[in-house]
Amino acid sequence: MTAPSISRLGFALLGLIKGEPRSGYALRMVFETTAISTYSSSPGSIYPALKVLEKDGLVAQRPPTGTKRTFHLTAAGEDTLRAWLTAPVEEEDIGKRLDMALLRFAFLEMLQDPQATLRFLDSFETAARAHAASLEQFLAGEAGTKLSLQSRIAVEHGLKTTFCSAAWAADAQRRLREG
Amino acid sequence: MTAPSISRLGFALLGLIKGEPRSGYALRMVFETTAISTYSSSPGSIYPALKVLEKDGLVAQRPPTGTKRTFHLTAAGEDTLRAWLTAPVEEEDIGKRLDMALLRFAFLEMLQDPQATLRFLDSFETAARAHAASLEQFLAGEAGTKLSLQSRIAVEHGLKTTFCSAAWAADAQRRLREG
DNA sequence: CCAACCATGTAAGCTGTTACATGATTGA
DNA sequence: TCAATCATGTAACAGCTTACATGGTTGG
Repeated sequence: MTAPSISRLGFALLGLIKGEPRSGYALRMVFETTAISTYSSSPGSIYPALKVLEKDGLVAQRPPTGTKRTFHLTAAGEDTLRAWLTAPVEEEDIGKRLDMALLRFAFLEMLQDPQATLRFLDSFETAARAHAASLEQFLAGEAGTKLSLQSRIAVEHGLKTTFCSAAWAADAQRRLREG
Repeated sequence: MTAPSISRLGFALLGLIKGEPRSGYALRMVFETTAISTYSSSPGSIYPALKVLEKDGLVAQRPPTGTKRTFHLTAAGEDTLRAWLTAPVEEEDIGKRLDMALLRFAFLEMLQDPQATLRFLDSFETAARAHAASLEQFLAGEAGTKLSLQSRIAVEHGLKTTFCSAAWAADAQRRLREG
């Protein structure tokens, strides 16, 4: 029995349901009223994704009252979520899945484990600096020196925002440590 | 006859082909050796996308030599690309399609119209500042004040990097104006 | 009673990925 | 000649979106 692969939206739902048991409709409302994720709040997104999580045994319904179906995490769901949240941040997370990394940071608070959050931020900062170094190396390398001026400036945008992300992680560590 | 809708990858290919006529293989190598876009360099991505562009009359093949099929832009392709490149940057481009906005900036150089690039950067900076204002408003608003500490810090990451993007645009304008 | 909202779902389609498959060209 | 590289393609599927469809509940 291999671990089920979970989509980005699936992880987002898992985290929100861990926060408090919710119905599909309640989850839709979250996506409609918060700016954090870019997912559609349409029923065609959430309900099928919930069905998959249920099929994989990560969430389950409490005996429904009326037409509302409220989901909560199963033990397997808790484990899966914790494993996702506590995995170290890799360089690829910075370049390609930054939104997911930030979602993980927000959800980490629910684990009630300040050390886990600090470990996350530390690996986030390291990964960000590594990514920045990769971009600098690219700019200095063979492919990089052949870039047109504006392509180079575009890559520099990535470099600057990545440094900004690293600084954010450093600052967040400081703030959370100081309470 | 409505304008054909073009995928993100389609626009990327259009820009690269405008730079110089290329084969599918040559386009794949670009995605493999440059860090700018996150697209897969696998044939399953590029060849179908090229076929769509050809079907829509935006690219065409030069009489092939051997097995190599080299594509160039048609007049319609040039028009479509120019329209995409010169459209003003909207707030949504900053929050949801930043990668595409930066690709547009890199490709804009090919239009040989410095004013178009400066207009782009100006609208980019305006859009970024508007997006930052939206995030600040969200944090100050009803939904924002109910956020947990770490959710708030996560949104602040978006705020900081958005300011960083705006500063990049301002700096790029200055650099390009000064030559 | 009816409008607004609560609540769930399906169907079709777009975009892209991974994996598989094939053959031509070329330099050592 | 044979390995590496050049070169193109298909099939299956994942993940999500938009649009459509349906019915329950509740407050004015």
